[in-house]
Amino acid sequence: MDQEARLHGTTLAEHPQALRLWLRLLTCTQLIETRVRAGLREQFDTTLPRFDLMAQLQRSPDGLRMNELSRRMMVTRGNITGITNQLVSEGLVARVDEASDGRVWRVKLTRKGQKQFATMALEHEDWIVKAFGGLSENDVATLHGLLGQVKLGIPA
Amino acid sequence: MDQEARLHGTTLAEHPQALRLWLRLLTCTQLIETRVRAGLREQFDTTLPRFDLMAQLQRSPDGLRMNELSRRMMVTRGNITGITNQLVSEGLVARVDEASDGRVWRVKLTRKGQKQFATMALEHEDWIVKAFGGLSENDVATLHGLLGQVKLGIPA
DNA sequence: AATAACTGGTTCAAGCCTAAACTAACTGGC
DNA sequence: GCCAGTTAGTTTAGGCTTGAACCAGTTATT
Repeated sequence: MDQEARLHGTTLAEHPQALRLWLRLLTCTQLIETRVRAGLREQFDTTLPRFDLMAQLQRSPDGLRMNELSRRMMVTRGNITGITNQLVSEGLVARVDEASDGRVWRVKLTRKGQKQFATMALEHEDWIVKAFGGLSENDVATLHGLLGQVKLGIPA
Repeated sequence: MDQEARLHGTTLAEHPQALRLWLRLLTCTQLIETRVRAGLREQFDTTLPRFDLMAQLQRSPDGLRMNELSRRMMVTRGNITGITNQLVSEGLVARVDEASDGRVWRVKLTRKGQKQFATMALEHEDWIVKAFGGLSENDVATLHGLLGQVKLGIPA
């Protein structure tokens, strides 16, 4: 390890650079996330996970099964159960059972949920656009590309 | 708003691009974070917040006050109280009281904490370096710079 | 058809995190 | 000295998140 570092020359110095990058990535994400959470709470009295779940459903008018929501939102199935229960009790989503498979629910936005989400989505987009306001169109594209590479490099 | 979009021509199309960037930023962060959490749990039976708190202390051998930890970790003071309590009960950090101000604690790594952190830090660095393994040294620098701009653009 | 292996969803205990209310200690103006 | 305002830290209630254990349907094997 130490030997390899010496052999390659740059490897030794490169590592702290990766750590710094990670720290900064985390900071940016947290800054934006904090903003969005505050906006959702103050303006719509809701939370980020609830908004995210509704956002997924909005893109899938036929609804999604719990499992698929779990995969897309990158959280556990148990977590999806909890968030869905909240949204159901608020009348924003509904569980419809799937005829073809007795285990499966299909979760859909209610009409009320659709309306509420539409309003929130406008504000949300505004917050995000502002968050990246310091970047040129070109920067945004570059950043998007580089993060794409990061994503590919994490597999499995 | 709509008017401005039409005037600038590109503004309208630019917004979804910002949303996509945000989604990808979030995905990358979550992927890496999930990895790190799993490693910390499986190999050291600890959690990310505890590791982060210890990391802060390791860089400040004289210790830090709760308030300062809260600021640096970007979480609430109440949260720091909880994590610190955990680490104290495990004997990894200690609360030392500050003579100059009766309200203030100075939180320090114990010797046991220092030893344990040193071991974990090595592994941790390895996970992070691997996470960015798909990027050239140049890419890392570019990404670091762009995220720096993002960070500056979020102020207040 | 019987059974084993798998899959979708829920439940549970533990820990993280927040905002808000609170206590205790310091500071400054009078 | 006294009192108002501030600051450090804790507490509390509520919600998020996880991993693991669990139950109930489905699928595959024999």
